[in-house]
Amino acid sequence: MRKLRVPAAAALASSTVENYLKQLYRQQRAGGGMVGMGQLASAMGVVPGTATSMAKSLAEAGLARYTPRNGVRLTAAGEQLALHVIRRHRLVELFLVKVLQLDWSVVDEEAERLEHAVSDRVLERMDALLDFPTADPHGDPIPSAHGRLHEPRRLSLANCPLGRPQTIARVLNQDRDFLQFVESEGLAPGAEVTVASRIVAAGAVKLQRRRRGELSLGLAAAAAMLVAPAKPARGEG
Amino acid sequence: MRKLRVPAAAALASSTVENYLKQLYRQQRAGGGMVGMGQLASAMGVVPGTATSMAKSLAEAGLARYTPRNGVRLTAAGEQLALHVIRRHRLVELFLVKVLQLDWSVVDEEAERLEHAVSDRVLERMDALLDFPTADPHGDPIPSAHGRLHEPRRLSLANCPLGRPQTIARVLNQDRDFLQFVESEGLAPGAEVTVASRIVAAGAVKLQRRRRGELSLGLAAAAAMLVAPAKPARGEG
DNA sequence: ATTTTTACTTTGAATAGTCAAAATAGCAAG
DNA sequence: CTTGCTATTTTGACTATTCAAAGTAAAAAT
Ligand SMILES: [Mn+2]
Ligand SMILES: [Mn+2]
Ligand SMILES: [Mn+2]
Ligand SMILES: [Mn+2]
Repeated sequence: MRKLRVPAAAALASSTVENYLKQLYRQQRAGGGMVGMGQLASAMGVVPGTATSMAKSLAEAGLARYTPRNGVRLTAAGEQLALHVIRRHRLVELFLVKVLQLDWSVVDEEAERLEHAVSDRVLERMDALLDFPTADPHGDPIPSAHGRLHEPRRLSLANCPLGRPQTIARVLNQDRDFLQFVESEGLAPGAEVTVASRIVAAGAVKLQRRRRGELSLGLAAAAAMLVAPAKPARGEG
Repeated sequence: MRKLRVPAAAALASSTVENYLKQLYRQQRAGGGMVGMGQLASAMGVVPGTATSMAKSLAEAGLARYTPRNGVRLTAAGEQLALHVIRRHRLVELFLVKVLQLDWSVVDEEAERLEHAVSDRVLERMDALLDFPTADPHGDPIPSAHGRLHEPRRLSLANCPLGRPQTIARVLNQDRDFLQFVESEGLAPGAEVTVASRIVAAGAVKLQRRRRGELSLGLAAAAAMLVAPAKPARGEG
């Protein structure tokens, strides 16, 4: 019986609020600091006025700070709640892939609903059954139960050094077709590739795969594939 | 004048509506036919006025028939939807017990939320992983994917023949403490017992358990324990 | 320094679900 | 019949979430 009750504000957030928090957390990461109402609105698929009123609500609930005409930003409490939602999302995704054998291209959609329905009790069991994993099927790191998240800064296929073998570490694009393509081309997390060349003007990145030969990617796609320098296999220099 | 939406049962019902449908299905079973607003309201924990307006909504959605001052009753479509929700609920409960090792005394509560968040895709996987089970942890039968449900009429410890060995088949009371008690006393589904005697005036039922000796139950508790005649073990008459 | 553009905020309205309290219908007695 | 009692239905209100459209501030352009 865990006593890991999250901070005060963690009371009961509706799934709507949870989704906004998650989104704010992401955009805050990406765009440093304040998130504008326009960005928030289009990311959430609502009109700007809706974003404004939600920003006010979040502020009122102590989950965010809102400055009119400037933007919103999560408070520490809001950030913690966001991280818990993200933890649920990612753990559920991994569970769906590992235990229920769902395809990694569909689990994001499923997790989007389940993340609001799994209790701490259930989540703990999943965590244990999966042996306390640190990354989801897309390579996204899983926040700890205490809401701590370590995101190593990584290069992508769009900016890593040429000619040096890289291991695919994380796929940022959760689009179904994209993920299916990535998998069918042998580029899922764990795969090893080398960037042979980049023709920036043409927006093309040429890859050399382990035993599958060449493959060209557009720059946007390449940028969505984060990598880590491959550990040289024994015998190689 | 609202637009009548009646495209099969596949429409999207909110979790609120799903909960009402489930409840109506149960009460319709129990009380045969029409369900009064008072009953519905108190079962759902809302005031009667709320039940009335929900009954109207369900009727408008083609999920129920509503006669003012008389009651509601599910249509075929509403019944189908209810059975699908019940299927999700029970399959999820079994999944939580078998795969995630949760205690059977808490899964009802968990399933109450998850039943609205699991997709058909996920449900199918659970079903397969559990090898197409026909009953949940409490012995409640699981409706088929087509919405068919077979509920064998059973006797309970309150009305089965005396002195004849019975197998516990189903526990109707989902109360946490009750379930914990039942399990701790070795009366979970599958267990074998014999009703030694009943003192109706005192409301007491005396049981003889396999290798645990005697146990007395109140009549209400006994009535919540459905049984089936035990198959005589080889060697016995 | 105006004007124009863009981004944002307000206002008014809608839907789902709910409660409190007042109005009623149906039946039960007297 | 007339009064009561109980179960229901209505009405008015409130929260959460959202949109449409009108108003406004700040930034960009001229
Ligand atoms: Mn979500
Ligand atoms: Mn993911
Ligand atoms: Mn439910
Ligand atoms: Mn059950």
